Amino acid sequence: MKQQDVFRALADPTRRAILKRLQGGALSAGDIGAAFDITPASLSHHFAVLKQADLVRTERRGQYIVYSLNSTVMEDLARMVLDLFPPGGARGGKR
Amino acid sequence: MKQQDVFRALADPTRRAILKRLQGGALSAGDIGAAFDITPASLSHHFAVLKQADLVRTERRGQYIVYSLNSTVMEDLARMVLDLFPPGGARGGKR
DNA sequence: GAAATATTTAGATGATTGGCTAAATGTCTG
DNA sequence: CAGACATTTAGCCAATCATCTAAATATTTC
Repeated sequence: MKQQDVFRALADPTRRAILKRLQGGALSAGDIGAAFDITPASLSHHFAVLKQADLVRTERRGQYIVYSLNSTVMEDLARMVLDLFPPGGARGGKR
Repeated sequence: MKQQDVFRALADPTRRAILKRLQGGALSAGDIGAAFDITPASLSHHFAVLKQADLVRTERRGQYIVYSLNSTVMEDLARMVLDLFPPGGARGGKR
């Protein structure tokens, strides 16, 4: 898993908002976009970034493409965060 | 709390490496920089970003400035992540 | 199969970013 | 105080990024 892709994907507020929007369940690209004031093309760009980070999954359903949260990365993300901020405080290192 | 600052700060690999380096305990700017192939000026820029995100704390000690991890943000960061990926699985898979 | 709808791709543009060099600031020591 | 050392600030530049418009692709419907 490419840690860099995940952190990069989360760095943009629009993308984080997309993820939040998906918490209510899977949505088509258009339905997600309805909440944002950006063009479908820009939206699509954000989807691509989220997908590359494996944060969302896609499934074509007829003429729609449906996006859903990939909750399994939650675990990976938690690991990444813990990796940066070890529990029990930073002091001590390998003692 | 400025969520955006935190995610932005974590988006850069050098900054994440700095955080990791600080896990062993507080270090002076110079000591941290020794591990990276960038100028002190660039390093200082990264420190500023990390500080703005409240991920590190500084303390002047003589002519050195000592950086240390601010582990308390760990909690905030965990909350941010959980906020994006609600535990119990985002209802949303496919249908 | 052509029109309509949904989404992505291509290409362009302005803003942000990470890096550099040079200069400024802060602190210790002789 | 002067000179050395540590770090930051100030400008500058190239690369990346978020966004746009226009065009392409995919799918349904008539």
